[in-house]
This record gives sequence, C-alpha cells and structure tokens, in this order.
Amino acid sequence: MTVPSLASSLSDSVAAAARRGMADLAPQLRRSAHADFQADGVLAAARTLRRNPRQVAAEVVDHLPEDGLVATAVVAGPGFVNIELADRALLAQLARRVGDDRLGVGTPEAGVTTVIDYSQPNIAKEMHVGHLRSTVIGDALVRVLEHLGGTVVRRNHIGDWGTQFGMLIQYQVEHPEPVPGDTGTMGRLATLYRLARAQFDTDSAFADRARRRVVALQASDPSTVAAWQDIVDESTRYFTDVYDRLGVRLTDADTVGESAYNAALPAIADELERGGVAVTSDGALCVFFDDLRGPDGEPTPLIVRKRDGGFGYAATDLAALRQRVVELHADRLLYVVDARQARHFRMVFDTARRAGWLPPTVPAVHVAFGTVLGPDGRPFKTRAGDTVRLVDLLTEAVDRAREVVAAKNPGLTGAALDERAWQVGIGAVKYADLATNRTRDYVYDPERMLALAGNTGVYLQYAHARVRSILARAADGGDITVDVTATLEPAEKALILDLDAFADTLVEVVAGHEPHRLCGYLYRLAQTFTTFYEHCPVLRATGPRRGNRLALCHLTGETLRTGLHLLGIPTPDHL
RNA sequence: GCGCCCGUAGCUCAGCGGAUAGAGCAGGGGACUUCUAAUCCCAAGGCCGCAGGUUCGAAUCCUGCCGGGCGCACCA
Repeated sequence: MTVPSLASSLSDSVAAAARRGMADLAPQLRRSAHADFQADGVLAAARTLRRNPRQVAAEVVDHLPEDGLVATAVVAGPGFVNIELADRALLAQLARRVGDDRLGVGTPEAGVTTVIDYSQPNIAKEMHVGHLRSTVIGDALVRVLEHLGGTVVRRNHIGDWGTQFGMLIQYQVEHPEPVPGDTGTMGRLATLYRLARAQFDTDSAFADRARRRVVALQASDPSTVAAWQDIVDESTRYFTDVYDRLGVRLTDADTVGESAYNAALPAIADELERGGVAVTSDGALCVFFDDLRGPDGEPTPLIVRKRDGGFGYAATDLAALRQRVVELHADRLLYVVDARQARHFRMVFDTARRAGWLPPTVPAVHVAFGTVLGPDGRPFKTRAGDTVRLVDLLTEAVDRAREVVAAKNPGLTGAALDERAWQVGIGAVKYADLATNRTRDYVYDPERMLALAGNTGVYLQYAHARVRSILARAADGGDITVDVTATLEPAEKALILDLDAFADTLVEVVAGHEPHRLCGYLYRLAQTFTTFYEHCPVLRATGPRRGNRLALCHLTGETLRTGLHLLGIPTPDHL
C-alpha cells in the first residue's frame, strides 16, 4: 500500500489552508534547522497578492486543518511558516511504513516501459574504468525503475561490428597457430588485437587483405562469419563473467550488438532520404542541422551512409532507436553514455523526431556521465596500453577489502572471508562511482575509490549491520509494535522524518536520472541512525519506547537494505 | 570560431530561489567494562572563479567576462 510522505501530506494541508484564506499557493515545503518543516511559498504568494507576507503567513497558520498532523505552526522571519509535527502522527507514519512490505513505496512507474542502453563494451577489447560508470549507473537506474513498478528493457549495445574485425580475422587466418593467453580472461583476444593492430599499422599489404576481409564479412562469407562469431562468443563469455563479478544484472539476453541492426540499415537510409530528412552531400547521405557547424563554419552533418556505401554507428543507433519505440513500445529511452557523445545523441534524437520515429510523447535522454581522467588529467587512452583493466580494479578492491575485513574479524576465513571481502570491495567501488553527480569528469584515483572510511559504501553497510545486530539480539525480535501515544526524543523524530523521505527520493532519482541522490539520502539516513544509535538505547529501553525503537531499527534496516540493493550494493548482516 | 560540461574549505564533493553555505578525507584535540569504535564528539578551516542584472531574498535564475575539460564530415 502506498504511504504518502508526511512532507506531501503537509504540503497539501498548507495549500488547502492558503486556499481557505486567500489564494493558490505552492507551499514549497522543506526540512529546516528551525523546525521539522518550513513552508516558503507564502513569501512568493504575498508578492503576487501585494500583501504583507507575515500577515498572509499568519492566516495560513490559522487555517491549517486540525487533523492531528501539525503540533505547532508559527510565523518566522520575513514570512516563513515553521511547522512541528505531532509525535503521534510521526509514530503513526512509522507504523504504516513498518507494516507494509514495500515500506509504503508506491509504483508510479507502473505501466511505463523504459528501454535503457548501458555498459556497451567492445568485442575483442578489455573492459576498462570507463565502462564501469555506464554499467554501474545503468544498473542502478534499472533497479530503481523496476522497484517503482516500471517495465525495463535492458540493452547492452555492444560493439560487435566494424572494420577491426577484418584485421582480427585476417590475422588469425594467416597465423593459425594458437595465440598465447587464457581464453577465459580475454588474454587471448587482447593479445590477438595487439598483434593484428601492429601488423595493420605497419604492413600495408596486410591492411589491404584485412579490408577485403571486412568486405567478406559484410557479404556473409560463411567461414568469415564463423570466425567472427567465435570472437564474439569468446568476448561475450568474458563480459558475462565481469558482470557476475560486479553483481550487475546484465545477461546474454540483454545483449543486442550493433550487428543485429545490419539488415535494417538500408531501409533507414531510404526512408530518411525519401522523407527529405537526409540529403546526399559529398557522396555521403547526411542529415544537417541549422545550429551545428564545424570550425570552418560549414554545417556538421550526421552521416547516415558513408560515401563508400557503408553504414556508420549513426545508422545503427537510428535503427536501434526505431526498433525500441516500434517493437519494444518504449515510453522512455535512456542512453547511459559518456558525455563526449552529447552532440551525437542530439543529432540522432533530432533526426528520429524529424523522421517521425520518435513521437513527442516519448522522451529520449542521453544520461551523460563525465569522462574518467588519468592522473595527468587526460582521458584514459583505449588503444595504448595505459588503460586500467576493469577486472584489475575489481580484484584490487576486493583484495584490499579482504585485508580490512580479516583485520576486523580474525575468525573469518576461507569462503566466508572471500564472500565478505567481495561484498565490501564491490560496494566501495560502486558507491564511489554512484555517489557524485554523474556529469562531472573525475580523475581516476584508486585510493579514493577503494577507501573504507567516511562517506563510503562500507559506512552504509556498517550502519545496516549494526541495525541487524540489534534486531538479532532482541529476544522478542518480532515485537515491533508501535505505540503512538509515546513521546519522541529528537534523535527518534529525526530518524522517522528521514525514513519517511525514502519513496520521494526514489522518484527524484528517476526524474533526474541521478542515482547520486539516493546515495546522499542513504548516507544522511545512516548518519541520522548513528546519532539515534548513540543516544537511544534500544534493547535496554522499557515499556512502549522499546517497541517503538525496535520498529525504528526494523524500518531503518529495511530502508538501508532496499536502498543499497537499488544501488547494486550488497548488504551483509554482519561486517 | 561555435557548441556542451565544469569552477564551492588544503583535497574529493553535496547543496535542483530561502534564515548562520554543509559532508567526507587530510591535519589538531577528545571518547571503547555499553545494542559492532569500519564509529562518534569538539575545535579549526569559505571574496561559493569575476562583474553586472532579476528578486523581499541568489552558490542556485539571466547576461558578459576569466579559467579548465570535451566535442565539431564519413572511427565507434
């Protein structure tokens, strides 16, 4: 059952009070250091009414409904309305959330289909830290959308097509002897890529043969296609292994590579051309935009079909977009991709709108994230050997976590230690990636990413574990009956108010496609719980207070567990 | 040249028009016979890049600068 937040109920009350007084008013309710909530909207309303704001505020206070929610309401400062809520109402809200297996979180996404494109590694290449952001952010958004009742179609748009395959396959044909390296870890393909690349760059005759191999691949030459398929399969097995290690819900079923759209590309070009959206320029089929120009002042087009008749990724993205709208019935399209692709997506979305493939009712959003920079402030290179392999980063994170875990829990060994180290290490990496505004660039810093103190994943895991510990020690563990007649201490009150904001926060996360808001919320909640933990004994409390505090622990634990789960971060019962 | 993103404490970052701008890290001082000290408390640390404008009120919105990153025709 959906439980509206106290903030939203109170907002309704204030708006109603204002209407009974004089005018419409957006309450603009927010948490405050001076009261439980403050309503700022009176100030703006007073201006349009050309009236004294404090007087208007006083009338709002007078007209507030007497429904037991508000304990005190006073006018403060230039015309703020400061509101304290009644303990009884707070406890009743606690009881409602504790009593619901979804913690009162609604399903505003029910009936909405979102197609979300994320991760996008390239066949025959290592996954690196850049893929981490897309994968982790995309996974978190998927989880939140699904939790809010939405239908989500995951799309891993892998780079499985292009000229580099000619080079790889041709090299294999000419060097049938086994390439060194373990097939399960991408070592073999990485070596193959390096060798083929080196010869391609230095041996023009080989480069020509590689290009002819590309033509053979495009012409569906059986042996060439078979060789391509082997490479794709080997890479895909590797990706799946990485996703498992990351604890990310991406599977083979979600993988639809660029090659899947090959058959649709000619029709894409034809329709654009027939509709007058695309025109031929310099032999290439192009879509132009009034406001997009290059350094020379000439317009910069989206190139749908190259002069040589081949298709680039613009055509592929358009075909994928159309398929997602028409066949998958997407109500919303998300692309979790590096911010450097901003112009590309603008052009693709604009083209799709013009072509009529993207109805005005379907938003298409480039969920951009900042570039991962090296210590020198330059982006990581993908070709030269400087890239940090994602698996190495994960291994290091888990190894470091294992050291800390083992030091804190000498009794923990073997598989149990490995499990705990994985939970803590992966949690640290994901939290570091999710906790900040995704649009900023950031310098890759393993020290910071793997830190296990302060505002980190482990802090939240720790807070969760302490809650669980209390609940486990409570002999009457099941008795979390809320007594609404009790009085609340400040720390209890603050905790209820924070807990109550969970559902609203999830809605914000979806609205802005910003998982970092959930991180910020959970961190605040964990801090508020810690204050409660330090000030309010639970197990030693007596009378109604004990049940209430156990209920607070229960709801805090469930909220932390659910919230962290939505970020893809594990929540062990013990740390 | 044009476009997008970003300038907040020594460092890394929150803050989506509201009262005295907040965290973490680093550095200083304290707190474990207590439900987990992977924690907490105290002190210190700020022309919110600069200058105008809008507003009762601006770190937040607008304009112009300065500084940094990225992107701009057949790679993806």
